[in-house]
Amino acid sequence: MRPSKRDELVQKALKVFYRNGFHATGMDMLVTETGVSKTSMYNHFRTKEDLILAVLRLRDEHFRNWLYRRMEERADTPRDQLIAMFDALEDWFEEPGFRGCMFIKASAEYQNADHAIHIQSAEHKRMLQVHVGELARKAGLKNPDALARQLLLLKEGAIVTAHLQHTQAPAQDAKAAALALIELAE
Amino acid sequence: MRPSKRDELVQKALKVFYRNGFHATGMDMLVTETGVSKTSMYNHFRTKEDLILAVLRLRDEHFRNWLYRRMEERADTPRDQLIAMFDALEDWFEEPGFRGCMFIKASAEYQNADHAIHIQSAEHKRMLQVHVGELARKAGLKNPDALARQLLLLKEGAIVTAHLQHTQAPAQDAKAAALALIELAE
DNA sequence: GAACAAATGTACTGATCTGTAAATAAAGTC
DNA sequence: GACTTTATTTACAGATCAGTACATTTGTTC
Repeated sequence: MRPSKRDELVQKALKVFYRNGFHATGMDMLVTETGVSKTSMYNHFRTKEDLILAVLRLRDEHFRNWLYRRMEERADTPRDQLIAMFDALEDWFEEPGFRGCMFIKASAEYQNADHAIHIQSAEHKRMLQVHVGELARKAGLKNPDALARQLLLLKEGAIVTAHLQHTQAPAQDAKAAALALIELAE
Repeated sequence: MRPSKRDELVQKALKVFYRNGFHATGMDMLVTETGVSKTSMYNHFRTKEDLILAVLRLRDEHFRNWLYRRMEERADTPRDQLIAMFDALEDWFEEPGFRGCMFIKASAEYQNADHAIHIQSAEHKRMLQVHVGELARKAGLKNPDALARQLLLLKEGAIVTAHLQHTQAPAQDAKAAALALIELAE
């Protein structure tokens, strides 16, 4: 039972795709950057698309785990955890390797609504929506689902803007707006 | 004085890039889809990158003109024009060919901060920020620049989400949030 | 109608793309 | 130690990538 080789490949491929984009990253580049031979890659994944889907699955798992844990570390009540989401974003934006949201980029490169990569990216956002909506409900806020959608609009906007303008400032702009919306829903 | 050939090429290339992405669109595809010969293309533009930059310039001009006019058509006062921005977004999202923001996608494919395509995409967003900030100032709202940044976060978030989920609903979610933020700033 | 510029078709370069073939080298399992 | 699985190297196929050379056609201007 080898847990490693395949997972190791996905993990390394994630870094390269995130840094370099999907179309711009060729399988040959992955061979040199990961040290995994080409034949091994096509042994584990039938196509490049399959590899990308595996990468996105790993990214989804990592990112949601990271974000949820960070929100819980920073605040005790569901209400404050919602607000802490934007502090977590700021931490992310400050990381040297920050390059925006991998799912937004994936859906930008694979635009067809029925493309597996696009569908999987949308699924990631849907799961975030469910979690944030649940928190808003636990916090006893009015219209929890509508509020969750609004908070996530702020989140996506902040990510895109932070990436475009190379500053972490959008996190605090979004936090201020989120705080106002939450207070109105109390 | 020929206004047409070059502009016509840029206009047609815009459609293909918008629909198909940048890396995924080869010069040969542009040849067949635009009907402009390859030699003519490289007569007008030294490289593919130069063509993309021209496409983004045209897109910036078209989009800002369209948005500003739409906002003015829909509302008389600066305050209401800010809110009308989200109705205009909804009209856009409903268009059959809607595929998200071309500048977000460009910056997703050309990620380096010092890349000309990335810089030009950021410039588009900066000009929107200036215009919206000006409107907020004319409307006599508190902290007009901070408010403008927040409204634009909602706008970017709505565009990304509408593209990912294939629904125009984010426009109204963003509008409701924007209305709340504007009322708080009055 | 001559002269010049712009646009064209065709064919090509060399590099890179995704994906494969075949033969070899490790590695664990019985 | 034989057997099976897994990973490896090397080389390749066929398509497509950005960009170019060259000769031809078209259109405008004088």
